[in-house]
Amino acid sequence: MAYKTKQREIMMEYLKGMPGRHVTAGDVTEHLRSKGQTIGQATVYRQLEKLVDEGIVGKYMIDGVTPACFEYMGENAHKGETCFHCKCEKCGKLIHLHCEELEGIGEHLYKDHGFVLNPLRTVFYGVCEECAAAM
Amino acid sequence: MAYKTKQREIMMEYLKGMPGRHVTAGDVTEHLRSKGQTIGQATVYRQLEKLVDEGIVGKYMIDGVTPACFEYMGENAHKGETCFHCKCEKCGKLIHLHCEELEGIGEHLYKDHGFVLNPLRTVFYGVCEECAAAM
DNA sequence: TTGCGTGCAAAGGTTTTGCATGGCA
DNA sequence: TGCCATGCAAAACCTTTGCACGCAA
Repeated sequence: MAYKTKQREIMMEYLKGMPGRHVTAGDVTEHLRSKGQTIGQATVYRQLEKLVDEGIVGKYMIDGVTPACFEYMGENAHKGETCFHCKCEKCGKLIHLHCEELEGIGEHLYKDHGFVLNPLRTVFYGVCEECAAAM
Repeated sequence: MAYKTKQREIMMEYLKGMPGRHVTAGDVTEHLRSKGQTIGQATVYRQLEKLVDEGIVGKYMIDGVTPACFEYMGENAHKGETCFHCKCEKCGKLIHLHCEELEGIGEHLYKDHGFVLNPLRTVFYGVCEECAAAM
């Protein structure tokens, strides 16, 4: 299956080092370059795609402008721990939420509306605390 | 407020003519061009953005490659009644929900996370009942 | 040796922006 | 008249693809 290349290992190490945090393809490249590693943007995308297919990392699409976000899932992938995202329409900040109460939404949608929620793609739009205070 | 320009009216008419269906920015441009109307792609995007902000049109992001989809949601959408939407990733069907339990989400996000939810722009992605049964 | 992985560069496509012009209020 | 909206074109941006070379198995 997947080859154990040096680039892949470094990427894994980096992603594993920040669980529960969002990383873009650009972040990966930049980080590896700062470590003195030469890596092509194409390799990052291709390797990330593989990792997503293997279920090791999650991929979040916010919109067509913001780069896609990746996150290490690893062992947590089996715990059913979902995470939701809030996107501020003012400053563009992305808020990352692990909240039990929100996790109940999926269950409610399924039981009462027969809808199987996909938290990976679902984004709450609104205004964040700072921007709301500044209005 | 928003000016009543000819381009805006034609776009509104087109969008209103296909409720419940998704349209890309390219579709709008192409349609208007086929009607003998000259319209710039930039105008389409700028006008769509305004309509989205006004809550008249919904905007759906599938991923970073597929163009964004727009859909007419009615000019009454901003009357204060909260209305949530579920978008089926399989068949593309859009489900409109008026649900008290979901309305509690906004309150929860505000109280516990300081986030002011914008229901007009928030879309739940997932799989609808029919498509889930067919899988 | 086989064939996947990598790097570089260029392409692909959507969306945004700059600037001068035109149209609504 | 004062702005906002428009058109055109170019830019910006993320992502994908082509191709030759390198490296894991």
